[in-house]
Amino acid sequence: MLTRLFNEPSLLPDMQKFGGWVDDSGSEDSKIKDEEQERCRIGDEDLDEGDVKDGSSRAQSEIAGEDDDEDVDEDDCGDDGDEDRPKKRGPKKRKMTPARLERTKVRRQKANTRERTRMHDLNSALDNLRKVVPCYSKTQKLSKIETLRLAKNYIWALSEILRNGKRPDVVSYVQTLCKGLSQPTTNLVAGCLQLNSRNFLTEQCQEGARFHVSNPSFSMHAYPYQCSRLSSTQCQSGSSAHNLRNHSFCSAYEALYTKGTSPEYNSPDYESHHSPPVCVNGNFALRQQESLSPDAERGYQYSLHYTNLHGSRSSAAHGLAYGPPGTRSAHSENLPPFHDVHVHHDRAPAYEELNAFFHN
DNA sequence: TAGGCCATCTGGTCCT
DNA sequence: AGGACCAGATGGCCTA
Repeated sequence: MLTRLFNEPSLLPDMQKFGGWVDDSGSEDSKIKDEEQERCRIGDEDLDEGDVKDGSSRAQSEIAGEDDDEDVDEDDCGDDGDEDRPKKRGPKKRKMTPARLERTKVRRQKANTRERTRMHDLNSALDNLRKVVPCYSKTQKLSKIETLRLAKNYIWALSEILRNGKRPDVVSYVQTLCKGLSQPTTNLVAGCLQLNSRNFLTEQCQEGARFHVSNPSFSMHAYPYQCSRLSSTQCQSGSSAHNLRNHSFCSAYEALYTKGTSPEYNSPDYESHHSPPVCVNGNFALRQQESLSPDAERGYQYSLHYTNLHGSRSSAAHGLAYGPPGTRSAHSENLPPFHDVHVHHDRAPAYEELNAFFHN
C-alpha cells in the first residue's frame, strides 16, 4: 500500500529496504491507524501545516483515503471531547489536497536525489583522498573514518618533517601514520611500508621510544618516502637519482629491518605511487593528541604515546601491537592480504610542490 | 550472530 | 520556496 506513495520505479528498490512499506499485509493499515492516533495525541502543535513536517507518516495517512474527504481537517481526529481546548493560533492548516500531496512527494523525491548526489560526491572525494594517502588498495579500501584519520596523520607527519627539516626513521614515520588508527588499518599501513606492526614496535622498544608528539625527534636512519618496493632487486632496478635514493633508502631499510625479522617481510610486491605535493605552511596547528572524533578516545585507543626515551610507556606500544583487550581483534601476527596495495612515497615533498599544491 | 561499515531516507535548520 | 547541510533511523552486506 505504501509503495504506491513512491511509484517512481527507480526509487522502489531503495524504498523496499524499508521492509514495512513493501509488505502489503493487513498490519500496514493498523500501522497507519497508529500513526493517525499518534497525530491526534500529539495535537496541533507538531502538525502545523506551515511546518516543514511533510514526512511520510503524514503523507501515508493522507493517501490512505483521507484525500477523498476534502473537508477533513487536521484538527478533526475524531476526539469530540476536546472542545475545551483553545483554538490554535497561527495560519490555518491547509488541506492536503492531491495536488499538494503530489508536490510534497515530488519535493521529497528531489531532496532525496540531491542528498544521494551529495553523498556520492562526498564519497568520490573520499576515494580521491584514499588515493593520495600513503596506503592505497583497490581491493581493501580504507573505511571513511580511517581514511580521514590516516590523512590527518599523513599531513601531520609531513608537516613535522618540513618543520624539523629532518627525515624521520621509518619506524617513527609509521607510528605517526598509525596513530589513532584501528588495528587492521595499522597493520595495513605497516604492511604497505613492509613493516610488521609487532616487529616495528619491538624495534621501537629496543631502541627506546624517541618519538614524541609535541617534540618529535626523528632520526635519519632511513628515508621512507622514496622507496616502496623494498626488495633489493626492486631497489636496484632502473636508474636515475630517484632510484639512487631508493637504493640508499632500501639499503638502510634492509639494514634496519630485515635482519632478525620474520619472513613476513617478504611481502608482496607493492606498486609505488607518487605522493601528492603537500603543503605545510604552519597552519597545521593540530596536535596528534587531538582526535578526529570522539570515538578515537572511545574505541580506538591504539595510539602510541611515547613520552620519554626510557620506554616508560612502552606498554602502549604493545597495546598497538596486540590491541587492547576487549577491543577489536588484533592481527599483528599476520599481515592482511595486500593484493594491490600502494604506497605513495616515491619522492621527497618539495617546497615548491607544496606551495603549488596548497595554492591550487 | 554480533559488530562494523555503508547507503539511503527523512526531517530539521540555516541560508539565499 | 528551495537548496545545502546535518544527524538520526533503518536495513543490507560482510567478516570474525
